[in-house]
Amino acid sequence: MATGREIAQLCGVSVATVSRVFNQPETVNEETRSRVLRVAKELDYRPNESARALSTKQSTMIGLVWDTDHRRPGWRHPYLQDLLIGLKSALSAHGYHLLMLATSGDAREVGASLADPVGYVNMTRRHHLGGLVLIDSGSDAEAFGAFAQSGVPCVAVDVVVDGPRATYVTSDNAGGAFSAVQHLLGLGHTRIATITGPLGNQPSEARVSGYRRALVEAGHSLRDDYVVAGDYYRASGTAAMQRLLALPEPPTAVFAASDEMAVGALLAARAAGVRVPEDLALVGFDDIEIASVVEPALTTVSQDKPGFGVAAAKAIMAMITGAEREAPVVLPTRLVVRGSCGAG
Amino acid sequence: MATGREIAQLCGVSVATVSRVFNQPETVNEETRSRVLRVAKELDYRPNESARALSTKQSTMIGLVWDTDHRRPGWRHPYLQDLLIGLKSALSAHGYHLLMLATSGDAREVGASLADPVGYVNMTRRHHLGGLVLIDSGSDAEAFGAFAQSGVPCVAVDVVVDGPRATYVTSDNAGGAFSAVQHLLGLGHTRIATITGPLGNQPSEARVSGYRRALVEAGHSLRDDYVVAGDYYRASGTAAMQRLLALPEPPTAVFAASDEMAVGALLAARAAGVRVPEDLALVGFDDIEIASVVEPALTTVSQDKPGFGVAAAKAIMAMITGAEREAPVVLPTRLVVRGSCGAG
DNA sequence: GAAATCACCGTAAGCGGTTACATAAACCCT
DNA sequence: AGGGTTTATGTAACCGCTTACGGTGATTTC
Repeated sequence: MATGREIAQLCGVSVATVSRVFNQPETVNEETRSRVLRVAKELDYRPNESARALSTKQSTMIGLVWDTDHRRPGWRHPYLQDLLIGLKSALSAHGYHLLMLATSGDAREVGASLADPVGYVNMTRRHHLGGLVLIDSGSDAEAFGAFAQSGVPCVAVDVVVDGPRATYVTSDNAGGAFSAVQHLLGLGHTRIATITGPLGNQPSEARVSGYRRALVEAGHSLRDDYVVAGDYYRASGTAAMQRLLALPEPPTAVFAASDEMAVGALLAARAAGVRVPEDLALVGFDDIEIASVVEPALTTVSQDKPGFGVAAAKAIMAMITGAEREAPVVLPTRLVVRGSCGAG
Repeated sequence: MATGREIAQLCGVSVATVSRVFNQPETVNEETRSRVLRVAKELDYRPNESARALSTKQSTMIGLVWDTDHRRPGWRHPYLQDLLIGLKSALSAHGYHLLMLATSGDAREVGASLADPVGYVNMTRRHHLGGLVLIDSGSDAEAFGAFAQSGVPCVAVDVVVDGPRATYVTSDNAGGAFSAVQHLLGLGHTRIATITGPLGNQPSEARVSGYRRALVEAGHSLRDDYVVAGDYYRASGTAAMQRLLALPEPPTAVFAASDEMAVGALLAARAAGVRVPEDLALVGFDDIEIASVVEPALTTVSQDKPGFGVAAAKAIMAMITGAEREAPVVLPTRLVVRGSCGAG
């Protein structure tokens, strides 16, 4: 790899001039500039990122905080790949890379985990990262608060955080849930239950409120026994469905706050001899891959998954280039009607 | 963030000594060492990674080459998350991070894509990366050859590469296919077809050869019309299945070289009124999530997906610490019997 | 026509570490 | 006792780039 010094020598200029050619082109004479550029191209010059980061205290990397602790029950992310695709491509457009932070193992570093955001924040400074993207699979969102308070720019995906340089991106959860339930109402259902995400989690609560609003607006009363809590993961959907089926007056339709839980519910129904959609209409949330391969295919509220990544990247970039406080981003959802609700 | 200089001043030593405490502890006096360590701890000292990388020409990062070009038909990876989980945790154990390389957008960089490995190799040097991990969704593996030749340590997942400091990790594809077909034979099938992965791709060919060996060893003849090529993705499975069903003497069992294609085949069979497993036994390969939620659940050859990541990490680390040429890693597979083969 | 302005570029001081080399003190030996 | 080791530390160069500052002509200004 050619260095700036070599270019300088070949061009008969100083390294400062070479640097200026790339960073403040307007301050260098047209002719010498093109000369430097030509030589740089010939030598296939690439500025050394470590040196540049050291000097400017800014790298072209964004950190990704993704906890893969196997001990947590729900450590898998339902749509990580789509998220990464969006994130990566949007960051690429700005010349930024995504650094998946190691969570431990470095003898010099305190074990970094979500429970210990300090470790991540340290890494952010050590590597001069531009900011952090926080993704969570739904279980312990509250840990993100510490990140948001640390002062490093960060944006959380599907988790509400607040801090000096922090925002989040989320779907229109209430609206999505509303449309799902409204659709069920439109099919004539009146006994509609919901399997919620983890309580206390903002997006999860929003989905519940969307569910409630749809029922209320349609003039139905709310039944406590029709709201059973899950944790977004499949097993909880199965358990919840079993409880609902055991009710004296079981629902004829269920809105599950995640596709995983919807699949779990589907399994429970099948095991109980309840046919979907004939005996039970089912709607999920997320529109992940399995939603379309399951039988019957899931009607679901589709989230713009790559859009999360794109929006997160935009927000981070905005914060890097100055903006103090970015407004949260709310992405629209879209109801995808398939077989499980009986309208397909 | 405290710097080495600050520690040095507080301890009344030189920065060199501080550095030595962390890099060659045995060369510094027991007493001053502990003094430095104590102060470092108090100040929560973390060596600046950019400076360290600049000076040592080595960072603690490994690059990930993952092409997300949407224009390619099969740009999604079937089990990216599991791969990343294994990769990340194994790298973490060595204190390394995973850098997802941007593929374009940097004005200073030629657009880096799989077609242009030079861009990635440049980034490797610019960032002083320890090496590259190449993952591919199966479509254009041959592009990886250029990486392997570049001299930077790299390990490919499920793609055979060869080069001075390159290896790969793959499953026992032939063995896995063999066991799948053998299982089908054991169930009494004699007309067994296969839907292959992309031809020319080594793992794909290995699966075909495993299929062949099982038939031959059982004394069956090989029929060309029972081997139809796919590309690992669902649509190709559907198309292939349709061709098989249109045969004058359709197979009674099919071994698909990927779960995605198996699902595609399942859909085609269902659409044609062919019942699985009653009329047609089906076995897949991979054991991805959808394999277990599809109806009937797929019998499949399970790959150790996080194991790929772990093995890749190990290989890279070995190459970084000297080893010239690492031997390829072949991971065992395991037949998971579920409903689609009729034995469940 | 001298002073002020401007465009352009070099000098040099960082950025925060690592490490070859030099130095000094303590230790060993005959 | 004096030369040769060892041990422990400091000095300073270096990694490659950025940038504040200053200097040099050329150009403008009154």
